[in-house]
Amino acid sequence: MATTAREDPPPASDRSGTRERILDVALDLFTEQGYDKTSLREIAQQLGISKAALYYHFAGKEDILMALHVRLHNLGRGAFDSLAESPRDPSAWSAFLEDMVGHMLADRKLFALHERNRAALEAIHRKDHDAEHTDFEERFRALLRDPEVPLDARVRISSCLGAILGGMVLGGDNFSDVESDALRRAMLEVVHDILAPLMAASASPALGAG
Amino acid sequence: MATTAREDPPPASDRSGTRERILDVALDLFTEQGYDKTSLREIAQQLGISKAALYYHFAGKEDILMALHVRLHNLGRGAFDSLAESPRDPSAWSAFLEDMVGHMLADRKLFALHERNRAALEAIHRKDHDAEHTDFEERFRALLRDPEVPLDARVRISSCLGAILGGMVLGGDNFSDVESDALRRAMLEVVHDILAPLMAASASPALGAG
DNA sequence: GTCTATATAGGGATAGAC
DNA sequence: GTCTATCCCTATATAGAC
Repeated sequence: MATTAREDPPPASDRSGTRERILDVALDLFTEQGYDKTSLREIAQQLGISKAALYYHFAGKEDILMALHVRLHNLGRGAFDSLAESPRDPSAWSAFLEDMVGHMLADRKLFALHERNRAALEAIHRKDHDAEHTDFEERFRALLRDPEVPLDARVRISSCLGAILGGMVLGGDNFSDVESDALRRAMLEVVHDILAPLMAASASPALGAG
Repeated sequence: MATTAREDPPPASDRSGTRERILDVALDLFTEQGYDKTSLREIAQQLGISKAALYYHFAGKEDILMALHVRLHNLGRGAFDSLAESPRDPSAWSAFLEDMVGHMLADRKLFALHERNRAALEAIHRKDHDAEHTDFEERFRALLRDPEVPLDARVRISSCLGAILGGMVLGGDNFSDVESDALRRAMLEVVHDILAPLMAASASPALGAG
């Protein structure tokens, strides 16, 4: 029952894995207490290292949050690339969203972090100008706001995302008692039901025709 | 195009309406910048009053957030009371959730505040022991976790809430360009589609039977 | 009901030794 | 790669005048 799947191998400057351990602790604390109410002192303390040591691994507090955000990016990147090839094809969206369900259930804590700290995450997005990262975000949001896509489709896709991201997290972990596989099946059914009208409509006319 | 519907009349100690003006400004800033990144100085400045003046109207920063949270409570109280009478009746949930759609669209900023500052809100919930307020929260969460309700129903209801609360807010206001009435219709359709299987099932067996 | 001034704490961040 | 010690700043909150 590992907390998270790892994404990039330690970047040659960190053989001891301290960087990842920092991120794991930060994920716990940021998720439980909130990003702003968690101090670097607290993170360091829980790791048994000093505050200053954190600054060797990260440029600052925001950098830690950013690194966790990148974890989420990496989870979704594969599915997103497929989606980006045909962003107006409802079945592409369906595949993407079903993928998200899987990731969400496998990495609930990481998703909960994002759900509970949107304000903080948006703040670092405003500052961050890393080309790749910004580009990814912009492209995704462009898909959600595409004026060529009819309102109904936009609402259904957004609702789907809201259901996946938010539904599980409302007021703490409401489904911590539930077996993961049963939960997955139930979620997929809901996703399917939300998108069904889109799939039906797309039999002949494209998503863009509305 | 007023920002918010008012709920309780000025409580006799505030004829000038400053308290409400403070809340309006705080709502703006908390929503845009995040609760933690907004200082009392900032709020006071924007109102043209001093920081200390805020303390006349509110016990502290958390108290301001709490007051905004109460605004949300008051919006939903009526619908919740109806729901509480028959919490296992799918059509009661349907009515409740449709009501929420209306409130959400009429008071988007207030909902966005909650969506973007969950960590901060949960923190004050842990401290607050006001009888009425705590009771309300607990009862609502009890409904969402009721073990007598089959998993499918719980997931659908949670997804519905997630769709309503989260879907509109993902990455800023994605639907700011859309006419409110068309948006309402589209949202209601989605809500209906998510809950449809529950309504069908409840024709004969109760929601509790699974 | 609003002000000025101040107390106090805690946070992020840096310097430099080991 | 990790430590100790320290700087500096901003924030909440209070005291007491008007």
